[in-house]
Amino acid sequence: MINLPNPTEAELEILQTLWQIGPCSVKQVHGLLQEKREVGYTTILKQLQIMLEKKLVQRDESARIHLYQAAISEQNTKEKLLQKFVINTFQGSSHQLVMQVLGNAAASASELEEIKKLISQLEDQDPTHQII
Amino acid sequence: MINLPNPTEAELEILQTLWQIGPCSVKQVHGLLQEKREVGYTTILKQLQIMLEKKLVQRDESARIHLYQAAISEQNTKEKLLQKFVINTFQGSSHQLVMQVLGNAAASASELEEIKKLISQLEDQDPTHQII
DNA sequence: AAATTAGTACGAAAAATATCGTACATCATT
DNA sequence: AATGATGTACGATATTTTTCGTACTAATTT
Repeated sequence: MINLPNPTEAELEILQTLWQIGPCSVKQVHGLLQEKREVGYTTILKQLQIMLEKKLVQRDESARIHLYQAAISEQNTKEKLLQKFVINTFQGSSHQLVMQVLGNAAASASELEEIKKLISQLEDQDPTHQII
Repeated sequence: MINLPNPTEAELEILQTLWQIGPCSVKQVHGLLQEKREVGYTTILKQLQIMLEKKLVQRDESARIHLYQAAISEQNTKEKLLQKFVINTFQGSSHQLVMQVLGNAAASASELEEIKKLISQLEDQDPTHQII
C-alpha cells in the first residue's frame, strides 16, 4: 500500500461519482457530472486517463467500452483530505474544526444526538485516550 | 462586503502568519515561514503583492518598509474554506465530517467534554433547530 | 463494403499557482 | 558623495491542473 497523491478537486469530483455508482463508463461519469456543470466529454475521459496513470482508478479494458472504478477507498481518501485540511486551515487542531462546524452550520437535533452517542462511546472505550 | 476569492494554499499559509502576529513586514513573514520550509524572500514578497491586488491583504506604505496585514477575517475565511471543503469532500454533510473527525483523529477527553458542552448549549438554545 | 456511430488516444493549449532572478530605489555609513 | 545594505517592483519561468480538439479505431447499420 504505497501512498498515492491526494486527488485534486476535479479528480475528487470524479471519484465521488465512482464511489457512488461503482464501475462505469466514461459516458456515465460524464452524464452525471454534466448535470451539475458544463463539461466536455473528452475532458472527463482525459481526467480518467490521467487518474489511471496516477493509480487513482482502475480500468477494465476487456470490453470495447472501458469501465473505470475507484482504486482508492472513499473512507481512507476522505480521511487524508481531512487531515490535510485541518493542518492547513486549523493548524492541525481538529477540535477547533469541530467547534467551528457545530457553532456555525450546525446540525439538526438528531444529528447532535448521534454525535453525543459517538462521544460517549469514545469515552467508554478509552477514558484517557490522548491521540491528539 | 464583496466576496473575495478564497485564498490558495500558499496564500492561506501567509494569512495564518498575518492573523497570528498582526501587521508586519515581508521580512517578518518570510522569517517565520522560512522556519517551516525553504522559501525565497521574493517569493513571499510577490505573493503579498498578488494578495494585495486580490485585496486579501492591506498595505501600509507610509514608511519605507511596507507593512502588510490581513484584509479578511480569520473567522470568516475559515468558515468559507470549511464550507467549500464540506461540499467538495462530504457532499455538503457537515455531520458526516464531524463523525469522521471524532471517529478517526479523535480528541482528548477534555476536548470531548468541551464539545459535549457546546452541544448542550446548542440544544438548550433551540431544541428544534434544523439548520441543516 | 461503405457510411455512420461511438469509443479511446494523444497532443496541446489555457488557466491557475508558485517561485525566483534581476533591476531599481532608498536609506545609512563612511 | 560614494558604498553597502535593505527594500520593493517587475518580468519571467516552472509547475500543476483543467480543458478540449483532432485523429484514430472498432462496431453497427445500410
